[in-house]
Amino acid sequence: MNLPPLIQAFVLHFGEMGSRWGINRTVGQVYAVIFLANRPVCADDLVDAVGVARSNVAMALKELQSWELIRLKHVPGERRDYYGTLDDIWAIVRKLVEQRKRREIDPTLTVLRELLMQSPASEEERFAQERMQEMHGVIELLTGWYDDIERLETERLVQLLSLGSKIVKALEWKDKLFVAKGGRGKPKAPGDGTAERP
Amino acid sequence: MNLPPLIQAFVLHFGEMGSRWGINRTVGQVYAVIFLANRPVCADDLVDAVGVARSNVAMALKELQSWELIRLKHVPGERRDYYGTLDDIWAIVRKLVEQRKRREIDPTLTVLRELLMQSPASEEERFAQERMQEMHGVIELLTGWYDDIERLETERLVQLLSLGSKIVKALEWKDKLFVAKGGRGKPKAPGDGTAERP
DNA sequence: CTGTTACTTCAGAAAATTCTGAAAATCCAG
DNA sequence: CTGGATTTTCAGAATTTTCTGAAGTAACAG
Repeated sequence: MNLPPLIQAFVLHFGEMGSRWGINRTVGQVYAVIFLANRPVCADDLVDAVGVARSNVAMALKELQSWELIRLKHVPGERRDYYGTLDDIWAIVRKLVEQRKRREIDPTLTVLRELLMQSPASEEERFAQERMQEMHGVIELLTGWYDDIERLETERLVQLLSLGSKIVKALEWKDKLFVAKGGRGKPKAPGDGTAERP
Repeated sequence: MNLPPLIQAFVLHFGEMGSRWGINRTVGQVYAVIFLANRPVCADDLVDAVGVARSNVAMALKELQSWELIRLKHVPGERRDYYGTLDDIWAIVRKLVEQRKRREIDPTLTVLRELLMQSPASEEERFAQERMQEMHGVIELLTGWYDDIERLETERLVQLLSLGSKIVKALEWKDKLFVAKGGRGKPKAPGDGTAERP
């Protein structure tokens, strides 16, 4: 590995975090190098920078492309493939959330829907299904919120995030009005996951 | 493994998802069994339910306790340790988010802060530090929002989530007022991660 | 064509993680 | 104390994941 100290420290950290983030060390390090680079980066640069086999770099690049976190960027007059991250940091955040939702949440939502269709064959199963219903309810609420928010322009999104819970003031002022109009979804419908456990 | 079909399907799914969620199969399955159970569950029940070695169940329970996702629940007149999940599904969601933030984000925030203290020794490092600054900015904004929101009562939280992007209407109405008062943070300050990449 | 450069694939090696069974420690009842 | 029930620990086995080097494929310049 052959990088300036500041960059190397960041790259090593991304490598260590990789396993917690559901990617492996090489993928983490490769992404870090591309993220910090002020120009597109090719496979040879990466072999040099992270010090692993070329084939391993190829795998990491494939993985990062499957996440849509890096993009091919052709450099004029170069035969090799160069890669860069998404341009804007918010585009990166959006993509990360989108992909993790797709990989970590959507499959469970599908399974829950299937299992909630079936009829319980015992009291044990009936109770279990109730719990699944609760889980389904919160996931629907959270992903529904995400689907809604994700469409906002970045400027609006940043505005919203900056407000934090101050937004609740608005809710308090407009409480009855909003509730009367009905928000997205039916938060008080039975079995929507908002009920307390007995 | 010895469970009713509906429950077994859910438990197997949790096992498969385990690796994507950063826990292992046994931990996933053990949690699923406890989550669906109608009553506190002991180690023997789990050995029976998921069909792995007792020591493996003990490890899984320790792991789940370190996540604070399960709790010891003493059953009167029983010597063995019984476990249950947090009572309310929203408490579970909150705990999950809290723990994943702690494990997946906080360490990076610490490293970023350290590296941003240092002086870049080259143009390459200067640019890299700019990127780290962008990353630091978005993480601060997102975690700041989380710290704020996380304190809301569940009822308010559900209300907020149900509204989704309808809340932006409120922003639009009150736009200048809120901005004048100043939201949490300084979304337009330079180097806060909201700038576009050149 | 032919030789060079670059990317991809893949079988097996290496490393990391998970799992087990046995032994040790703990806890309580009598 | 003593004995049984229960939990914890841990070394090594089993499994899974990651990584490498070599071979294969593709693209292109001359």
